Amino acid sequence: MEYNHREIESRWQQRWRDDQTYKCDIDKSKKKFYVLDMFPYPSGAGLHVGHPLGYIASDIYSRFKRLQGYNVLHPMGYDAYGLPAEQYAIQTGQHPEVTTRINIDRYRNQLDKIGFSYDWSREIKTCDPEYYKWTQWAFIKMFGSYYDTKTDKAEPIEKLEAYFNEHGSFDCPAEGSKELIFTADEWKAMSEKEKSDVLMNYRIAYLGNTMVNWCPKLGTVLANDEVSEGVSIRGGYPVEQKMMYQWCLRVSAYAQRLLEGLEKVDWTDSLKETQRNWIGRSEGAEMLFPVADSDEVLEIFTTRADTVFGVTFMVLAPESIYVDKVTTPGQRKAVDEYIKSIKHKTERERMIDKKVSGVFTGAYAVNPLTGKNIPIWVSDYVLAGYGTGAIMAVPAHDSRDYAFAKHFDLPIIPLIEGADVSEESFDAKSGKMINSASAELDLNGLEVKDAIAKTKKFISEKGIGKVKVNYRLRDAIFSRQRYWGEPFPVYYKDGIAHVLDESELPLQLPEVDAYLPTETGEPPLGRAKNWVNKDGYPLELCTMPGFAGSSAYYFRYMDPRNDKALVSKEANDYWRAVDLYIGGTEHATGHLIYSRFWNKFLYDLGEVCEDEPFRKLINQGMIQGRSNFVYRIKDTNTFVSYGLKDEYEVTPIHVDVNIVSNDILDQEAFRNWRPEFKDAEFITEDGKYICGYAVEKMSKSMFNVVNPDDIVERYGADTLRLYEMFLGPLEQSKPWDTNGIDGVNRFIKKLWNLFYKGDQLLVDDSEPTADNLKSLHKLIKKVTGDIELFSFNTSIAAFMICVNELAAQKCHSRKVLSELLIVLAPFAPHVTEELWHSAIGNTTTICDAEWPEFNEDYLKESTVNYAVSFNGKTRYNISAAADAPKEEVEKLALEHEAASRWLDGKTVRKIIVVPGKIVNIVAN
RNA sequence: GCCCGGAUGGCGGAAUCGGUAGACGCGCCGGUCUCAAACACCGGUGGGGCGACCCAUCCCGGUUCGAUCCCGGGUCCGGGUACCA
Repeated sequence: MEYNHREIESRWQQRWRDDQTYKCDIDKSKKKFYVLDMFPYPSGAGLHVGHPLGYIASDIYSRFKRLQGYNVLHPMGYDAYGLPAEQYAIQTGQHPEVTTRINIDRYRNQLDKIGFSYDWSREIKTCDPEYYKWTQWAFIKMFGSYYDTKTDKAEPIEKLEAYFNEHGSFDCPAEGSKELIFTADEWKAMSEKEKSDVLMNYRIAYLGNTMVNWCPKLGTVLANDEVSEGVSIRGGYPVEQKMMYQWCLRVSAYAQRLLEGLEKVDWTDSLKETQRNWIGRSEGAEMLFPVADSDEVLEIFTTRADTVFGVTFMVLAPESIYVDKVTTPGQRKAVDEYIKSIKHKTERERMIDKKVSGVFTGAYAVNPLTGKNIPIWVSDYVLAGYGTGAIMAVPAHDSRDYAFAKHFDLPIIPLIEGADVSEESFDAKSGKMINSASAELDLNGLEVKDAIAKTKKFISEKGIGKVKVNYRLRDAIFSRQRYWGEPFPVYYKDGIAHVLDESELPLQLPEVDAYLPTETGEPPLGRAKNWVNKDGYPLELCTMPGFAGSSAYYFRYMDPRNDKALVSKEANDYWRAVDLYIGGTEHATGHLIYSRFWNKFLYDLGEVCEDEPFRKLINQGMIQGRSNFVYRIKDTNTFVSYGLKDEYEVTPIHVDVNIVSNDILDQEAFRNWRPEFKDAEFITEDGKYICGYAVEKMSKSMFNVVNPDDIVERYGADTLRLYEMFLGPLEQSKPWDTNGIDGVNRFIKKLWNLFYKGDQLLVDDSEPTADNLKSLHKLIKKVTGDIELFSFNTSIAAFMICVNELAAQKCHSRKVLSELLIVLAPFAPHVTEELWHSAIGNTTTICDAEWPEFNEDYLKESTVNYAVSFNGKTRYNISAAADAPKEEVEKLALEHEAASRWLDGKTVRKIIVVPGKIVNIVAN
């Protein structure tokens, strides 16, 4: 029998499907293990060779855990809502559901060819009503909850209403968008609409008038993590800031718990750090600066309370509500003009344009510590969304304030001993304070750290400020003015938002005649006929964002067909949290924050039993493309090989990597590739046309996309799986280079040749030799350890060594070869399954086998090698009995024929012997 | 700017605890097979030197008997993030 990957792989894939080999169910007699991939958005382009990298890794780990006796949950599904399908729908009129279904089928087809051990009976799609029912359900729960600062968890909004009835807003234990002040009597006297507005201020899912990232080109708002450098991540369109009334999720209420939760999970430090930065906790103080000759008081946030003596001006964000209140009549015109000039700039323009700009309001604030009057300015370098939208400026010790002060010629007072502020500010938080004393407070001579603490204490005692922790993390904007997303289970009655009853879910996405906004500028759902609730009240026109459906999908896999609950208590208690989660780093600040928030919310409600969703997380690296180039001689149709190109004036042209092999161009295929190259001439090196290469993003326009289907067709899924893992460390980004794939393909053939020689079966029942057992157990030990470390590339190297050794030993022992197959099965499931049956003679699948334990006894060496060094330089090797005492090893080292040459007249000072490793002789 | 990674042969990468640097694979060179080529198989392959040996893990310094690994300083590359007070 010859190794025939096509026949073997299709046969076993069919068998696994027919037998439902990988279907899993709750089995309390076994330990569970939940392995999850970040589910894909099924794009129209299909999978390229980079996509399955993480899936292969998780599949290897799942199969490994299964062989170790765990009950493994390893599901897959699709994140089916998204902008590309809708953009395509706008262009073609094709319903996004149709495109999405086609894309999903294609993905499934491609995934199936790679031989994954998914339990497809648990497949989910976020656009299925049975699925998004639970997304809508969670939204209703969030609408019905507030975040209680006393119990530090989400609580039913009714509890807050009861509190208002009793105490009004006094000492209100709820996280709110803004501080509201009312008595119990005032609360009771409020109209229904007024009460609803008050409660909206505290709900976890709330309607809020917030500054949003508005993308005019996409016609929708975007979340912070959907925007990078002022443009949308999908499409790269400009994004501007706009005030809009939108649904939001009070993620910020969970900031501290999201931060603390990171301590409990097994993620990489860099990912945790990224999340910490995104949450951006900063401890500081809120301080009050009264406005001179006015009743207004400016509230500011600072982390440098110690620098109050150096405050020489105040700055307001252009959007700050204070601007209007403090501007003097004389400055009104200048301020209005400045604000107008800022408004028509997009966020991107504001970022690119780093020129200092601002305007004086005409008003002065009183420094509460020095009593001095300081001018109040307006500038766009102060952000409205962070802190209070107003700052105290300390130009000596903040580079932004410094630039502003220099530009407008404002005073700069140094506060730290030895700080030279003539050229730049001194931003470091260290040194001894100077110029910082008043009758009541003296900071001079103190270290910055101590001065901050002393000032904080002073201002809170004096009532001119309070200690405050600020977070950079903002609430998530949850409305999208789009069609292809989950409809909100919300209707409006008398201008008040109400949620549907849970029994009315799912609220299905209606049909529309076009996927564009209406003539009046309403979102696409405005086109739907009868878009009203059962009593005829209008339903919400926005839909939910992409992250809505992906925030709790891992619960649904535990119990995917349950129509009574997101997940049954029984299923959740058994599967609990994801034990291993594999996906890309691009989700560090989006999906991985939202999921953790969503999970904690459900945990607060008692709906789920774990408060962190993902115990261990691995970020697989990106697979980049490796592009090939041909070099056309200018103004000709002649192409010159890479090594000779410098002799001509050439233009590099991307060439399809699929007609290049080992950087050698298939010249005939090139002529047929495109009409303009039909008559191409080549200047070759020894008849070969060598292409240049570069590492770039894998994309159609670079002609460097490698399709996994082509690799599977040519080499087989097992080769693809092994090669993807062999390319390098899982977490590292690396270019795809098909050049090396023959190596792992050869390995599989060598493996095959251990079992068959032509049609002859070689496997017999001979007893394994000591060498056989040593080769095998060395492998088992190495692979068992490597899999736990996700070091799959080194595992594969170990397989290659083992197979080479067993071949050299002419090992045909059934015992040895069958264990070799089990260990290899997670990596190359098809060929191992085939040999397991045809050559070893088993009738059950290899998936039911047991992972072999390695036996240290077989690995013991009778002799060990020592490297002998003189003064640290390794000179020669000796071999000694494994259990030889130190003295004997020393003696052997010194008796070696080369020893005298190295010692030559020197005297030995000491000898260091590291057992089994090295003998270092120190001499002088 | 700040935070986090990384730098090892012609290439991808190994060295998992501070102990023989370069595992494994690609490529390349040589050989076997073939009329020939491809495939396959076998052998060699960091650089220098006839050799004993010498030089090599981005650069400079330190700790150590011994450093790819630990510490200090620097260069370059990649990723994240940003007027966050």
